[in-house]
Amino acid sequence: MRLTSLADYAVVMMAAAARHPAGARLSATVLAQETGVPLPTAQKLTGRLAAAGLLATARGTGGGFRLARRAPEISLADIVEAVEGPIVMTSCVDAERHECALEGACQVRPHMGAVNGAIRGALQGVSLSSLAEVKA
Amino acid sequence: MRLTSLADYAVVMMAAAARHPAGARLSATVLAQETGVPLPTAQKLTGRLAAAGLLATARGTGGGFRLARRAPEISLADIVEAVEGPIVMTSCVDAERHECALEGACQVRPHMGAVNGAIRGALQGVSLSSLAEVKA
DNA sequence: CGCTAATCGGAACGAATCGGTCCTATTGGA
DNA sequence: TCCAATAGGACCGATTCGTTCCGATTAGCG
Repeated sequence: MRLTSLADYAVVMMAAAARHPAGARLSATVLAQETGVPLPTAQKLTGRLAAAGLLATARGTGGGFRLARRAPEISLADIVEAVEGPIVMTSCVDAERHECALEGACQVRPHMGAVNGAIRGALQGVSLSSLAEVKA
Repeated sequence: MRLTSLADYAVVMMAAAARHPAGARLSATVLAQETGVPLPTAQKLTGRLAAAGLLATARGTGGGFRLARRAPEISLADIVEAVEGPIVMTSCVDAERHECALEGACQVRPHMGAVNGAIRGALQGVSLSSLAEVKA
């Protein structure tokens, strides 16, 4: 019931990126310095965020990346899912995986969908732009 | 962003216990049979749930346990916290632990308290009695 | 046109936590 | 008084997480 420190770092990095001018060229090195995240870890994170479609990357010397969408259109749920995978409380929530021994007999399972939705909704309600702004 | 299978089992077991008559004497063995949870694991869980004050236990031959509170007064958050520990999204949320390198400089941290509260609220809103009832 | 430098991308290693099993201490009943 | 059944605590293997390192790719410069 806590998110991994990788996801934590990813949120911090994305918030830092959102504070830069919209189309500016960013590098993992710069963000690592600004956020304090170890550089190799920052590189790994940029890779996952790019694979999820949250960052647009460019390779090479003048390369780097930038936010693929505007900050208000990126939610906390997007970032967490990019790093940790789908947000599911229990394994029986997503349709394809069936490894619970109880399966159909489980009385609790029907309720989990609603619980899962509530959690996910709470995370989707938080946009990156709100995280980026400095709070008093 | 998913709860451990131990917590998952605990929820299933508590729901099964809630379906029994209020003051009935229960044993880890019986609940293990009803839920399909391996017996040693069920024993481990009863221990943690009892330590958290959710179950009232009695040792000896005629021993066993029962719900310490009425089912409507036990929330999903209670069960999860009993097994997994405090519900905190990031390590910087709870006051005493300060292991984040950024600390005061972190711009994201002030927002985390609200996020954490939203998640916790979603779990507290689900009572054990609602989980116990059979859904169509 | 070739070389160098800087950056992303993927692969391998070590550490920590989780999940499961076994054993011991305690207590009510025969 | 002895026995049996149960909770409680300790140990061990396994999976995942977190970090680090190395290779692939491309723009800038001589």
